[in-house]
Amino acid sequence: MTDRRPALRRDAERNRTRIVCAARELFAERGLGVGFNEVAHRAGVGVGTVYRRFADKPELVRAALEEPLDALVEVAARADEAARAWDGLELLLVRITDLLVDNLGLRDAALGGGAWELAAPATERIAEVMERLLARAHDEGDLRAGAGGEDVVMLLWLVTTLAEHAAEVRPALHRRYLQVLLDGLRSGPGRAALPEPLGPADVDAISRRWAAS
Amino acid sequence: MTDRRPALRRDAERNRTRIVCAARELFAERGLGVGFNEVAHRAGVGVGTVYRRFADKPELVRAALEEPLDALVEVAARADEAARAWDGLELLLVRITDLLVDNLGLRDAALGGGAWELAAPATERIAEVMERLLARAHDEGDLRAGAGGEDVVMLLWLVTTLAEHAAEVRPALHRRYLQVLLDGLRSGPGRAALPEPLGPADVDAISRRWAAS
DNA sequence: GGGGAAGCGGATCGACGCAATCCACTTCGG
DNA sequence: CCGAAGTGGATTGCGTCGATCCGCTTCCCC
Repeated sequence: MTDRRPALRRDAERNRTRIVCAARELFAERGLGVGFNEVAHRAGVGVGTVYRRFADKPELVRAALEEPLDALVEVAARADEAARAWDGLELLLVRITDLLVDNLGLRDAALGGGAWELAAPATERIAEVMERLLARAHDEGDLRAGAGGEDVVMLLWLVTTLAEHAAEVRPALHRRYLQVLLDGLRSGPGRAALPEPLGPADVDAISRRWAAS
Repeated sequence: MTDRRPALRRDAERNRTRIVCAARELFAERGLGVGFNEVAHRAGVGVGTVYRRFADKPELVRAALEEPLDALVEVAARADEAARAWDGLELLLVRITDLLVDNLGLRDAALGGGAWELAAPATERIAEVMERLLARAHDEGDLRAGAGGEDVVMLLWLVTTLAEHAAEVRPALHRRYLQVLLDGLRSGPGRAALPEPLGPADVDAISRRWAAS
């Protein structure tokens, strides 16, 4: 949390804080594609100042996403409480999508595959919880056969991408299609097996391409 | 079909054909964002030649998309045959998504809102058929309450965007999630009403933004 | 309160990609 | 064979983005 940084002059410290705040806002609004120039402008600071404090983008991203990443794993930690796994899964996914939609930078980091490895520990812990829930939901007969953790990642990409484009028109629209997708993943009468199963490597490749767009 | 163009010299006509073919391929692969430079290169022709034959992008797009647009409305025309509206709807959407996924330029034109008005007649005719099917499916109790034509557009955006990023990894993956979404839009026990209903104006605004990305 | 270190801003550079133009040259076809 | 039609692609102009550099300001300790 309190990383060991060399002590800064009072004004420099203040500017650093401003930069991190600006980056947090911009990353949240528009994803990790935002450039240093824009961050500097929003922080009311020259570009040089940003470059002096943060050598690379990963460094700035790390500073901006520390808290949101913690919030993400915390949400996952409280997902085991539901009596029925499916209910826990739904709640967890609603919360995760809300977090990712409110912070597109967090989305890029969490779903972006190896591109932003700083999120790896967080996503691994979440994947763990998720797999446990999925297995339980499957045992309890609620999860459609053939559906798995890979589908959750694709679902998150789909819903957050929609939210990205609908944000200024219908900020909460993503919930509508999250609902549709969840209902489609639930087991039910006359549900054919899903075609074209996915493996983890596929998901990784697709995520990488998606994040790069 | 056979538009009235001034007669061209034999070699010029051949080059025009090459350009249209190249544009068709490139638009299909990567959407309408492809530039004149690249079209010229793939056609084995100088940029100047492209600019001489096609004053603007819309003109080139029109030449490249005439056939695919016809195919699209033809598919819709044969969708009323199914005894049960829902079956016709599923089949129609499978066919439409296949067409749009195989031709991302067609997707951009068909879903892109006012940006590429050349597609308007086609999309209107399809929307007509679609609304009729949706109304019938609703009467027959298959369509989830609160779902409508606006959701179809969003569904197409979602599925084609996924296909765009998964194309090189799993070319047929879009069918998996089309299936999930369709199953989620079907009526069933315990299906809550969908939140955040959409209007046509919302869909238009979202489509415009999506197409611009 | 003075001086030197630390910090600052933003003009500026280079790379890149895309739209669009222009003209010396080639090719066609009557 | 010759003039009209057609051609290629270098080039210009524009906008974006990452990154650097240096003359000036501000801080803070002695």
